Amino acid sequence: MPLNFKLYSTLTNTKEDFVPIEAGKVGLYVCGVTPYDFSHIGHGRGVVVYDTFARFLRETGWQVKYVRNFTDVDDKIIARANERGMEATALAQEFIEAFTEDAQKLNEVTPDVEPRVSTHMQEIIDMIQLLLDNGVAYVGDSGDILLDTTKVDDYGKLSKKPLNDLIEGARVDVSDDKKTPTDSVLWKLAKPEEPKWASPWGEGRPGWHIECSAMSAKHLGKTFDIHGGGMDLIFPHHENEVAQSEGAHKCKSVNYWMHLAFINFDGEKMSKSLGNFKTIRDMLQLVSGEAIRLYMLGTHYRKQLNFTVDALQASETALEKLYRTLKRAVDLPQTDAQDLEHFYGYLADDLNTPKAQAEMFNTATDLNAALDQNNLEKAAVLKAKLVKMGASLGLLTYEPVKYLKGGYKAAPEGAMSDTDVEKLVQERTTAKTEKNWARADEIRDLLKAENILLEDGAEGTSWVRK
RNA sequence: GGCCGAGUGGCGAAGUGGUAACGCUGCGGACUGCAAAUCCGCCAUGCAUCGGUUCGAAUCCGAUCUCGGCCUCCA
Repeated sequence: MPLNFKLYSTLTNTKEDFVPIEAGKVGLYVCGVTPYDFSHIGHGRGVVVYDTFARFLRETGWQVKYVRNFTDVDDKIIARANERGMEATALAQEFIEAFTEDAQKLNEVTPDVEPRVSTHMQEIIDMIQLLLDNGVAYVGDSGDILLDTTKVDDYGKLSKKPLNDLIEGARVDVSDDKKTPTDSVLWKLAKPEEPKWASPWGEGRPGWHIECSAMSAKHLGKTFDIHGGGMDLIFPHHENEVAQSEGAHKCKSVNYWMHLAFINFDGEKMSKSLGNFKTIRDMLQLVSGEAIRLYMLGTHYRKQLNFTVDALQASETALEKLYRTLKRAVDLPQTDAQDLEHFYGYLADDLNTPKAQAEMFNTATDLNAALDQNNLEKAAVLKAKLVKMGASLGLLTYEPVKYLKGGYKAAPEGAMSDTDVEKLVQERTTAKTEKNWARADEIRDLLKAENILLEDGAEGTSWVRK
């Protein structure tokens, strides 16, 4: 029996008990990136949160199908490719690969399916045809196909925006094609030099929202369990997805909508359009991927996270504490993890990762205490628990000694080599044996200036790179 | 203007009726040649403000202030 859990749904704006469509199974669709640039840490938050969610579901007995798309056919991609004088498909491919690399550095378990618009044209065209057949779409004067938002039941139900308010408050330049300002383009006829695909309405490409309706239906069915994405997608992207999917299939499309809050920077939303974004790559120059992950899971996913480098580095320090503990525990015998009810219970409450983390840190403290008391039996059990909790959150997967020596982050410019460090440590050990404290301290200070900290233990001296 | 959401110690951040988790930082002690690490202990009589409900509120209700987001491409 899988563990029951609660999820806050944007559709009802309440925390709800999750009820699967099919017993024991969860279908999860998340809106991925439009690959025209390097991904920023806001995208990273999405990677980490939904990955953690999928891990949680699997560990608690659910059979999960996790689908995350790439919108690889898009105006911004075309524009950027033109700037660079290259094919749009090549540009998209380049940034899909970059995204995948970043996601791996963040310890993501790759989603089960990563569909792309470019390989789902037939599904998209079929869906547009259905919308036309159902009278929910129309052909505009220019020949583009548009969604008729006035023909959709309850348009605005997800974002809680009454259609009339939207029409009145419309700030968009109303194109001549649109019967109503809120209507959106389903199929856009190609201009010269633009990528294009054949369709019954002429060569062109899909509009922005239809691809997710088509791809989610193909991979998860007309009605599926959970749909995720950033808060900013609620309107218009997800609202239109609902309208299209339900307009085409005549049934409820998504049971639970799980939206992620933003990362802010200097108190303001970080986004590509504002130009104030930090890429995942930038952050990986400063700290390890797991530190970024720990940082992001330290704030609940529905709360805005105001990004600061100081806080990120505090997470790296906190992670070091966990790895120091594991390093001490490295020789303990393997046992099964137990006593995880509380931990999973926290995650089952709308993915409360901060609370789950607290449990992890408390366990580390207990483990250190058990080791101090030389209670190895207790320590082994605690270690198994700690490692298991870490794995659930996508953490503590590094090799502790290597991690503490800085092996999982970018080496700073002109850093002292491991070999040179070892040499000095050797020399200091000799000095210590001779009780030459002055020389020993001198070496320690010298290494400290290189951000290397020495730790004298019963079994000799070990070192850590800060 | 409409609709979301937030304001908790030096910093980050949980907690939604029973007396403030956790992390970083700081302080004291143990340990150490001295350190570091680790452990033990301490650090918000108070949770934006003002009222109210209640035996009891950070948590519920009302008002006010401040901030962020969506309403246009955005995770």
